Amino acid sequence: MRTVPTVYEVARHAQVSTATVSRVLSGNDRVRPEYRERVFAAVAELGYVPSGAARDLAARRAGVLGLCFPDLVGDQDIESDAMFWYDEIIRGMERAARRRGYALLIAACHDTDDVDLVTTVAGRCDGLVVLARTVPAPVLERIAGRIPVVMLAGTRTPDEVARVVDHLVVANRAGAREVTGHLLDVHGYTDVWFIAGPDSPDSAARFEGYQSALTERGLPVPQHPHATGDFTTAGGRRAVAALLSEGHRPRALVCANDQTALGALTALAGEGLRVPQDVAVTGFDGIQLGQHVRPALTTVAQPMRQLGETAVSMLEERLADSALAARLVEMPVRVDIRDSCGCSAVP
Amino acid sequence: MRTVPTVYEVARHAQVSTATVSRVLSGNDRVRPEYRERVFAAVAELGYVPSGAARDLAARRAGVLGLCFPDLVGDQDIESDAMFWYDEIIRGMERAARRRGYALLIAACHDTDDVDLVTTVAGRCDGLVVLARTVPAPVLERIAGRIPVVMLAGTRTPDEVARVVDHLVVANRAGAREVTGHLLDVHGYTDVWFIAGPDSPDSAARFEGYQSALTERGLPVPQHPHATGDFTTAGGRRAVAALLSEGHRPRALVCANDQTALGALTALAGEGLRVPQDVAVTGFDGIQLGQHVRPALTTVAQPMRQLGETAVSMLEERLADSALAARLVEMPVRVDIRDSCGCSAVP
DNA sequence: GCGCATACAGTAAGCGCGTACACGGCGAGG
DNA sequence: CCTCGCCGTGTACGCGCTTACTGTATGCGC
Repeated sequence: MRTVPTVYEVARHAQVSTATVSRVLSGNDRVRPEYRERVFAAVAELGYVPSGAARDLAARRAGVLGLCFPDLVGDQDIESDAMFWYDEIIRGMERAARRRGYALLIAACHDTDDVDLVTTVAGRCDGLVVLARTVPAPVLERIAGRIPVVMLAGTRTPDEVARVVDHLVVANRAGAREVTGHLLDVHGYTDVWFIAGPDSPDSAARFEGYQSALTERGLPVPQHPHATGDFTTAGGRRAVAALLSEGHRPRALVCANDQTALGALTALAGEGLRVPQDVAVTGFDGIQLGQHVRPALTTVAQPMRQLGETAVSMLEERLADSALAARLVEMPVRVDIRDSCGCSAVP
Repeated sequence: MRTVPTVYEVARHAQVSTATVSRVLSGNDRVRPEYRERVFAAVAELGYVPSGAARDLAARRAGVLGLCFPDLVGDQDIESDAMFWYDEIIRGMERAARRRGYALLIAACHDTDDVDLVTTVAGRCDGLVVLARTVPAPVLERIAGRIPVVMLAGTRTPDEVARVVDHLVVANRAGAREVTGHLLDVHGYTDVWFIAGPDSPDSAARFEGYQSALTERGLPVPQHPHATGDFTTAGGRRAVAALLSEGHRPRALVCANDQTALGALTALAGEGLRVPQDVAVTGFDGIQLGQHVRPALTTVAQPMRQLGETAVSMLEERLADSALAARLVEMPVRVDIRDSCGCSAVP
């Protein structure tokens, strides 16, 4: 393979200066049309592709946005579980980024290790979105000193981080409160249990929403979730299966997320219990799959697309004004009533 | 925000040279432990995050792999369709890349425009994977002069491109042939129709596989697909609905991909036809959703994970030896028998 | 005691591009 | 006819890092 051409080759070939080449390629400058033609011809002939690295270094801008998400799957078979919540976030972000002319640099990172990867990502983009529980707080704080950072979901971060990182969350409490209220008011269930996710701010906030729904109606309020999963389908299945094997028969299950709810469906089916006739189930997130399982999952849908759009906007604003104070933005959710709560089970 | 620290600040702070800082951060060099400590301390104290751009430029290596995929959704609501085939490719690639210490730079690109975006991506990574029908051949050829390129799916490219770009495809023909054979032999259907995708090499190869299954059994072989969709659910629904409204009632539909098959299911349900009792349906790709719809979709599953792994391996090999001749690698597929072909419909 | 190999540390030269600044040519106004 | 200003072009510096090369101790064998 012959040597890769640079601006210098292009300039020589087109008999202009490198500055002119650069101007032509950046588009928006006044260059004599004749020169412009010559440059384009040289680019085509030499097969010139500008070096992103050199470009970024000189221009101090990459045209790339980063996204770190948790690797929930670990080393398991990726085909073993359904799509995750973050898959849809990735899509949403990619779209939002592309609309503004950015490419998206993505990497899954564990909270513990992978600091190199995070650095690889952070050093190469103009702004970074981090899903909750993926990057250790101190690392995040350091990165925020270099580029704008938006943290998506999860809010319980140390103060020093909260001061430099924007947060974007959804109305976890309100959503859980509303869907729980639906089960209580519309369906009249009294025995409504909560299946938590892992120890995370999101799961906790949803549990609080569930609690308030009970409180407001003067019902007994459990101080802890009735079972605990890990936000995966397998975890939800195990948690609910354990509950059932102990002989418990709640009338409805409010699950911390959709994956957990899907696992619950499996566990219930395993015990021969019908959903929603015997046990009602609700989820949280609004992943695609929830519409397609039977019974279709009643859930609290997050506005995936707007989440991506908003995250990118926040990065851009901070890019424009680095002195901006850290913000906490909460986006509304929408309760999607489908079948698993009992709504279409016509008596 | 104070000025972003560079190697120079770190070096001064740690009272060593920039070379030493660089050596410490790159890990694998002999540096007096005392100095090493001092460098780490300085990095931590200053909140140093190395510039990816400068690093790439100097090292001539980015630690980033690129992936361009088609934007099938266009400007529609992203939440309007199920997950695509390429969503799973993205996951697979991300995993494969991460395992080898690369981050993944992704961008959706139309075939026509977005050449800038493609360049943005290509200029910033060490290797590029391009899904079929996303980047114009001449552009691809040019990029291949700079970094290794693997094209995923689709094979009908001009010779000059095929000479410089590796291709990775799945056994479209064999898969379609096998699943068609299943419908013919196991179920005894004679009236098996083919619903194509858009004008693409993949759809064409699958149609050919379908044809050979018929040929081998001495059955009449249609010269053209019976209907044509566009690889989306909506397209599949329209195509099949049109067929049905004309009064056609094939016994089985072999669809060019899963999305099309899902659309077919909808169209059939709309006419009150039962799957598989009245009409059997098969797909191609093996997307997650196919397992969860009812009836579960019989399909030809692509090895998503190995596809990602193999693509990354091919890039690495070419990175190690740029003189390598262009290769065409075909990966096997697996027919996943589920319900939509009639297999679990116990009489 | 001398020469040489060894082990690190530092110096400085780029990597390929953007762009501030300098510079020259030309039309208009005085 | 001279001067001023504008427009388009080129020169050259620097972005922040890696690394080849050079320099300086130190240990070893003779």
